Amino acid sequence: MGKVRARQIHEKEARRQEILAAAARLWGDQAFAALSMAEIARAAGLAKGTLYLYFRTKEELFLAMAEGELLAWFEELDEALGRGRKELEPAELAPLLARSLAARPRLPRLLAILHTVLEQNIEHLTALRFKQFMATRTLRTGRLLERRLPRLPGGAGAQLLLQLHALSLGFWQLADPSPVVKELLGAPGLELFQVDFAAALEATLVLLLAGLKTAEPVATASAGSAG
Amino acid sequence: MGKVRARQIHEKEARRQEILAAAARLWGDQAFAALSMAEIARAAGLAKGTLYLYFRTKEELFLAMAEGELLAWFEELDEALGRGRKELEPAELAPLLARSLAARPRLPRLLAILHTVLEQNIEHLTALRFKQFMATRTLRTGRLLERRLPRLPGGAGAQLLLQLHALSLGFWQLADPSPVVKELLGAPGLELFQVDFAAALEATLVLLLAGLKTAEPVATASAGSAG
Amino acid sequence: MGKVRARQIHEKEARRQEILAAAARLWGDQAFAALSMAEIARAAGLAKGTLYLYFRTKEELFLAMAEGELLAWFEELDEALGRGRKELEPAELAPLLARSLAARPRLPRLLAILHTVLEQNIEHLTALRFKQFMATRTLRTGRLLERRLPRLPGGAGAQLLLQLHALSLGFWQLADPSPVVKELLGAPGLELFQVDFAAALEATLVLLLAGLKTAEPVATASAGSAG
Amino acid sequence: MGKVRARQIHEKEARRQEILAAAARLWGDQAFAALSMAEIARAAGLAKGTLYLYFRTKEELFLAMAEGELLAWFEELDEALGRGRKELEPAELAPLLARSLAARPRLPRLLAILHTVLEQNIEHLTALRFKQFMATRTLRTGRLLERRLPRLPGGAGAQLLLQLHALSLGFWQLADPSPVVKELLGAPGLELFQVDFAAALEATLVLLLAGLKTAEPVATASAGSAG
DNA sequence: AATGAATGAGGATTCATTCAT
DNA sequence: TATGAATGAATCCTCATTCAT
Repeated sequence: MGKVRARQIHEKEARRQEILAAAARLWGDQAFAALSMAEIARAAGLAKGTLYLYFRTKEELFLAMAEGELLAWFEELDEALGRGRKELEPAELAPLLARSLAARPRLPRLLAILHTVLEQNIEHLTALRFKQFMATRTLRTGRLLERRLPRLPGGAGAQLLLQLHALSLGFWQLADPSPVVKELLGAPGLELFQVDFAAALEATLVLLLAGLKTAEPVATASAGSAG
Repeated sequence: MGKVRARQIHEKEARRQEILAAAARLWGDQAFAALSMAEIARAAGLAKGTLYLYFRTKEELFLAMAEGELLAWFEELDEALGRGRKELEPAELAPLLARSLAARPRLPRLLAILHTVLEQNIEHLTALRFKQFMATRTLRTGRLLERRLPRLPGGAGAQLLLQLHALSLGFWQLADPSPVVKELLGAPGLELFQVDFAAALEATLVLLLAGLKTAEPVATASAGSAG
Repeated sequence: MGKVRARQIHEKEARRQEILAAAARLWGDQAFAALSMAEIARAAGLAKGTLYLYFRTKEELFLAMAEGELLAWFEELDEALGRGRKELEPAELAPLLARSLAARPRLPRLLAILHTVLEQNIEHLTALRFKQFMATRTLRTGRLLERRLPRLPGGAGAQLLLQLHALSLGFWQLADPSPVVKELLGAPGLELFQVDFAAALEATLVLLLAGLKTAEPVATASAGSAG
Repeated sequence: MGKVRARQIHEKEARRQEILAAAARLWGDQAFAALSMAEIARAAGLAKGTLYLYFRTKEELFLAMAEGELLAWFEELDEALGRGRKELEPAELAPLLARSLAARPRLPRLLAILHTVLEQNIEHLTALRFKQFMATRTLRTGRLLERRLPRLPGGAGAQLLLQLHALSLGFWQLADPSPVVKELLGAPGLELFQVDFAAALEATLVLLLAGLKTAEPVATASAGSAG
């Protein structure tokens, strides 16, 4: 009974991924608090205790999931940004960003609990590594953005990504309401809250990017120092 | 021992407000999950059971708190917007909005858990009323915005408020990290995450509003249908 | 379902005693670690959570049990010591002490885990109160002992009680072995370990008291400073 | 990685001793329950599973440790007792016994959990062997005691050792309180509980031995049958 | 209306022990 | 013999909510 033992380092990494995959499957339907470690273990075909060989706490497990999703997203984005050299118009870049996030519905949900929940019950070192990962990738992808948006001052690319981060978790909350609220949205007067994540994000990004194009150096600098 | 009975309807409303005030005081320091009904009752000088005479669940209590904060914010904003008639420049409106939110730190925190937590364990009717309140005020304040931003097409004012909603909860999470993370932020390479809420929000709004000014009717329309 | 609510202060005290009684019944058969709070709750006819209204932790519950047993023992002993005025001979006092303890088998077992377990997971204040209770009663009964053992120097009565404490928990361990060992005791060569608690304690006390009678003031003083 | 295999029988015995030594080192600071097999394995530079090649359970491991400590103590004592032939006075023997135990702080702590914990989760045969070891050595050292205390009737030497056993574990509990209690001991009224192990044990032994000297043959006999 | 005792579901985590390699 | 991944039992405690008074 039970899985075969993961002895090699790559077997262990594979098992870790199995656990994350099982958790990700369940995370589709249930909230963080509603999802128990027991359930994840069952879904992964492992014993409860085994999960704790791979993740120190429930929070670290989900933080790892967030890191995985973010990594995939950054890679996809980097690849897309690196594919060309000519300047990107707002109408080109906005859908690229919006759709890349909309295609990963787990990501905005994870981002939404990132600061409230995930960065709570974790080791100092785990937090540090995660943040460093975030900073590194944000800065890297930010530079790629600056290359494709030539009028952007230095650092504005990373700032734009932070803005995207804020917008995406905000819009996700609007676009993915709780079941009680979902029922309500048909009611007259509440059409306002029928938000389509990708469309709303894209529209806002178009404006933001348009605003960036018009921005005076000074205004832009203040954006950089601010966000 | 125990408070005097609230018999008149306005006495009951006053008691309700006392409870909300006590909860608001505590909400300053503690997370939703960490704040227990017992603690709120103690702070209000009431028994635990009494809270349930005024709020059906913990979530409804906090939803009412959110409604109160939102109401105050809307009123303040409406008042500010109604005070003049001439067109507002991005550099005028952005700080107005950002500072009005920054001055109410409880609000972004409540918004951050609005969809994840508060709209969870509540009655259908309670949800409906809250959403209608939100819709009404958002549309009303949206119209005021449109009056001061004449180039805005119909409906774009409310959309702008939704964007503001998304940005504010997103930036709040960035600006108010968990204690573990707060310690880390001094580490080299992590300066990126030292976010000042008001400044970041303002800078982003400036861009957004600048973008709105340049926006083609078509782009604006898509924003409307989207967000 | 469930017991009637204990509203009056004496009802609450009664319920507290019911819980302690239920725990004491189970404590007869099982070790501290083997005895779960759930089991005690069941035996008391209460919900698990209710136990925590009366005792902050499992350890505090058992500490309260120890205090109860000690109190009863001290009272009985004080009463017996106060009954007469003439000097007590070792052959009189030793059986009095030994039998009063042997009649309360729960007490030596509780003493045996007192320092190892019970004084572990408890509040500072709880610990302080318990220790003060112990000190007060030990000193008081010690003085009663000194009155009936006139040659005892001041303070030697309390010291004698500490020695009794040490002996009683030590002999109980010998006299009440684990099931595995109990089976063994019939084996040839192990008769040494068939210890009768009361008899062993009594015999040792006889010697101790006899020794006290012969003791030089100096030796006695050193006993006082020592124990 | 991992130690070289212990193939020879004396290599195996050496490894067993290494494990016990590692455990003993840790046992200095931590309670039985707080000390995990994983930690012992780490301290011994072995894998967790390897421990189970040498000891069937955690309890057996500690029982073996107890046996080792006891053996060393018996040997030391036997040597000391065998060094002379003249009668030992209480004032000579008491410090000898008290200091020999005080010099081995691990021993009283092990004795304190011997019956409660160690003789619990072990094989019948293991228990039998341990008890036989204890009986043999107790009787042997008992006879040596009788030789140096000529008035002692037959068997009274072993009884004295049992009394010493009881006293030493009892006083150890008093002298080595839990951290919570340790802080308290400075409080006024609690000086009574500031017990010095060696001094308290010695003082009590002096009395006991003095008592033995005065004891009538009859009283002594009852002590023998009793303890 | 107010109380607060009672409820009991609910879940993360630890760790001795096993066993396939 | 040595390993260490896997197991899974085992339990304390919290807290929103109810309800008898």
